[in-house]
Formats: sequence, C-alpha cells, structure tokens
Amino acid sequence: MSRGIIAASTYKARLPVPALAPFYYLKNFERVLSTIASRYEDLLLAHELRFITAFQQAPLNSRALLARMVMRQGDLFRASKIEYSEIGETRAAADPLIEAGWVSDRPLLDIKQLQGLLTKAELVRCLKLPRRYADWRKADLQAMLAATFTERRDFRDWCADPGDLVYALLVTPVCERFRLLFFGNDWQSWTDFVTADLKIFNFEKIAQHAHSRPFQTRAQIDQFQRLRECRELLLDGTPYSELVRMVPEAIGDSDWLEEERQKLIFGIAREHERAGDTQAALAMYLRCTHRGARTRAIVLKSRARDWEGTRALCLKARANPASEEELQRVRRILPRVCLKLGLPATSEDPAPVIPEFELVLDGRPRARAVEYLVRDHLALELVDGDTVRYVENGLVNALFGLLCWPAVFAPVAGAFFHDFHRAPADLASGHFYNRRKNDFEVCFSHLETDHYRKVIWTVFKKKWGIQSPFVRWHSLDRALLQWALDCFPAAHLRAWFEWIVRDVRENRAGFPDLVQFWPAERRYRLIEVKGPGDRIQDNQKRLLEYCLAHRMPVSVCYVRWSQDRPESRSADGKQSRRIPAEN
DNA sequence: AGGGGGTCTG
DNA sequence: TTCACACAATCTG
DNA sequence: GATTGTGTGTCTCAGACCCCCTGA
Ligand SMILES: [Mn+2]
Ligand SMILES: [Mn+2]
Repeated sequence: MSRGIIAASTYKARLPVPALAPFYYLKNFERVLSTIASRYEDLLLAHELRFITAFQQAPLNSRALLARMVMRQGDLFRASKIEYSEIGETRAAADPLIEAGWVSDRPLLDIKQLQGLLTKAELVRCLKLPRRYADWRKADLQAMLAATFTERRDFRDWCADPGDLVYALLVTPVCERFRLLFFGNDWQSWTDFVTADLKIFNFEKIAQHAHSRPFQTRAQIDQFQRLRECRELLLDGTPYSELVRMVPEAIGDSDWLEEERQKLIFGIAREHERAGDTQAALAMYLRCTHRGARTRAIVLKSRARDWEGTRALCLKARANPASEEELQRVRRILPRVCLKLGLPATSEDPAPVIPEFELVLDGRPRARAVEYLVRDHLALELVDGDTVRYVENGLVNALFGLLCWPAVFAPVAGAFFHDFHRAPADLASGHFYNRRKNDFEVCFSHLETDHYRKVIWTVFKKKWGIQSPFVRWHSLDRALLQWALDCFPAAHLRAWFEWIVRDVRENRAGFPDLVQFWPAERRYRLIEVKGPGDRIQDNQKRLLEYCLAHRMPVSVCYVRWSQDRPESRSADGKQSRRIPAEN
C-alpha cells in the first residue's frame, strides 16, 4: 500500500466544525471575573480577591491557559490537546499562576488518572506493555494496572513521550464558587458560553440593568453550599440523625433559598417514610412548607388510622388547597375517613363523565407507540391527514408561551442573573404568576379581540428558535399554528392559559395526546389515547375535568388489539356512554 | 468490518 | 430541572 | 380501585471518538 492510499483512507473529511475565536476562553473568563468582581464587591473573601488580582496581572499565555482549563470539563489536560489559538504559542519560563499554585504543569498522577488521559492503545504504548494487552477490555486492564502500579508519577515519568505534558487545575474550589455566584445554580456550566456563541442555543436577551445577583449575603452563599452537601449526603444514604443536624437553619432573607431548604427537608422526610420511620416523616412533613408536604402528612395520618387527625388536615387542605393535586387527593380520601368516623360524607359534585370511545386496531402491539397508530387510523378517512397531530403538551404550551412571551421574560427582580436563561429563575416557585400579574393581564387581554392571533404570529416569527420554557420550536410548524388559531376559540385558549398560570409547575403537563382539526368548520377535538393497561393519570384527569367544565371537546380513546378478547369494560353500563369515533 | 452505547466536543 | 407509559407489588374494602 | 415504586422510551445539538461486541 502506498503512502497516498493510507493517507486517503485514514483521512476523515471534517464537516464544518465550528471554530472558536482565538483566546475565546480567556475573553469569556475575563468577562466572568469582572462581572463577579463588580457584582459581589462587598461579599468576596480575601483569597478570592487575591485570585482575581493575581489572574489579571498574569501574562497573556498564563491567563489563557488557566481560563481554558476552568471553562472546560475536568481538571487534568494534556498540553497536546490544547490548540495554540486557544492559549497562544509561547509559554513564559516562569508562569506566575503556576508559581502561585493555581495550576501545575507537573502534577503527580496515579494510574487511574493517567488512564483517563490516554486511550487504551496509548496506554499500552506509553507503559511499554506487551502488545496483547491492547486486546484486553479496558476495565480488566484497569484492574490489572491498578494492582501493578500503585505509585503516583509525573506524566513525563509515566510516558516516554517527550512532546507532551499534563496540566492540572488546582483552583477548582474557587472556580466552582464563582460558577455558583455567576449562574445562581449548580447545574449550569461554562459550556453554556460555547453553546450560546455557536448558536446551538439562543437565549432571550435580558437588559443588563434587569439582571440581579442571586446571593445577597455571604451567609446565603454558605447556605447554598450546605444545602448541596446535604443533598449529596441524602443520596449517599447518610444516617438521618446526622443529616438532620446538617440542615441549615431557616433562611429568612432569601425566598428561593428557603424554598430549596424546604425541598431538602421534604426529601429527607420522604426517605424517612421509605425507611419505615413514619413518626419522624410525619413530624417533618407537618413542619415543611414544600408543595405536597401536607398531602404526604394526610396520607401518613390516614395510614396510621388517625381518622380525626386525617379529617382535620383534609378540611384544612380543602379550605386552602396548595395545589390541584392536593384537592384531588383530599376528595378521594375524605369520604373514606368520614365513613370511618361515622360522619355523613360531605356532598360533592359528582365527577363529570369523560367521553370515551373504543378503537380496535390490527397489528402487533408495541410495534410503535400506540398514539401514532391511532393518529394514522383517524387520518385515514380524512382529506388532509395532517390535521390529526400527536402534540401532547406541546401545542397549548407553545400558544401560551408565544402569547405570554413578554410576561415570561418580564424583567422582574431576582428572575435573571446572566445571559443564559431558558426561563426566569422563579418559574416553578409559586410566586411566578403573582409577581407578573399585570404582565399576564396585558397578554390575556389580547384574547378579548382578534388581536391575539396577530400577536402570536408576530412572536412566532420574531422569536423563532429562542429558548423558552413553554415553546419547543421543533414540534411547531406554520400549518399547526394556523389551524390552532383558526380552530381553538379564544375562550378556550384563555381557560387553558389561566389553568397553566394557576400552577405552572403542575398544570403545564397532562394535555391529551392528539389534537384533530376541522379547519373548514373551525372545529377541533382533543383525544387522550389509552392502550390496554394504561389508565388516565391523575394530572390528565384533572385537566380533562377542567376542560369538560369549560365545555371543551375532549375525549379518551381506548385501544384494543383485534386479536385480543373484548374487555369487560365494554360489557357493562359504560358502553352507553361511548361516543362514536367519528365526530 | 460494522453497529451500538456512552462521552466529549465546539 | 422532562414526561408519559408499562408493569409489578401491595393494601383495602 | 388506590397507591407506590420500578424501568423504559422519548427528548435532548450533531458529530467525532472511544470502547466493546458480533460475526464473517
Ligand atoms: Mn401521552
Ligand atoms: Mn395516552
């Protein structure tokens, strides 16, 4: 084989790989540092300030290397994998950031760290192992090597490769804290800069003056980190007595931190419950303000056969329900409890009857999601099969997100911290709607005239592709939107939207699987598909009942496979409630 | 050699 | 920091 | 029937790369 052929066969045609500008990471890290320095001027500790100052005074290449390491995953990097354009071509003989101990260019690596840096083939070559080890599975190789090599060595002492070295990032604690100060959470990372700059994700632009800082005091920062530790301990199955002592005291000066704290307490109570320690769980639930805590307390009390206590809690919950779910569960539990106590069951309106019909389909079960089969079956008889769509929550959420775009991204204090928000920070907080009531009123008022169609189309075109918690762009197209605007009455839109803002977290999900449009008649219906063995979920039931109360055309389609025997479901009185599949 | 799963990349 | 589904196990009346 | 918990498939940004498996 000639060299040319080898070269041609090993050459990988590189599709347009996005390239980052020279010193890309440095520029962004400097932006971050100056943001943090000015925003947290009053809160930074001496060693954090010292780091910032030392960084800013270091020479270009030195800064670029550190910035590159901070903003990428991991804390060990092979020099040969870092492009010159990222950090510059030459390195100073004496690097002040290395001398200060922020970075090391000769870290001692154990065999496992070395293995993380090299492929299996490279590892075998570097360690001068017999060629046959390259055929071992990597896990076996790792076990064998761990037993053979127990010492830590500099990379250049492990490998005879003179051209390469390894850098280690040693300031991880400070950088992790800066990440927290910048993003206000611990799930976002510096890679958001990259994905945003490459236009992989587009974020709504929030005016700088509307940005706030997530932490107002040093104590809040410490409390957040404490909560994070507790969450990790909880996952590790730490003894609860120890864990409970770790939980911070009530946080009076930050709503969202206190909510995080309550969420942690709820999680700990949940673990108590699972471990069978009902007493402790109940006590924690009763003191916990996290959504759902009171519901759990009701369940535990009724399980303990404390009927009086259960009833008292139920009545309290019914008078002031924390959520639709709580109300639903109280409605189910309270009659049973009253029965136990010999009290007359409080009269409730009977649950509305959800229209349903049955569809008998051929074909193998499980071949494809049953929703698609029903969609295609319904589409068969239509001129335009596209008018039946499998949308689930996507469509109504998108309409809501488009009409209410200005409210969702309203510059509320404490909602936006940086340029990478998919949603305001308090979206799921329970205060979300109240803090934007006026903005939502403006948006909803468009529904009183035909104006809302224009508003939705305008936002659709103007904001296309921008991340939103309610709009998933790839599941939207113009035809779908057009039919939705033609066929959904404004009153129905308003009812759905009010349902969503009532409890964003809980009520944005549960919409039926399919939507069918009759554009000529400006008519629609929603269909929840249920395969055999699938029953209506609680949140679907709540939404369907709400829709029925607003006289919307919703129904449930029960699917039966043609080779199966008819279910008893169709044998009893329910048959009469069926509505035909057509119309 | 080729496919699938997982991870990293920009 | 998904959501919905399929299925199993358990308890209750 | 109610309830809870489990696993799974779907979504993730697409493509390159690594590792492992299968089967000629
Ligand atoms: Mn569904
Ligand atoms: Mn369904």
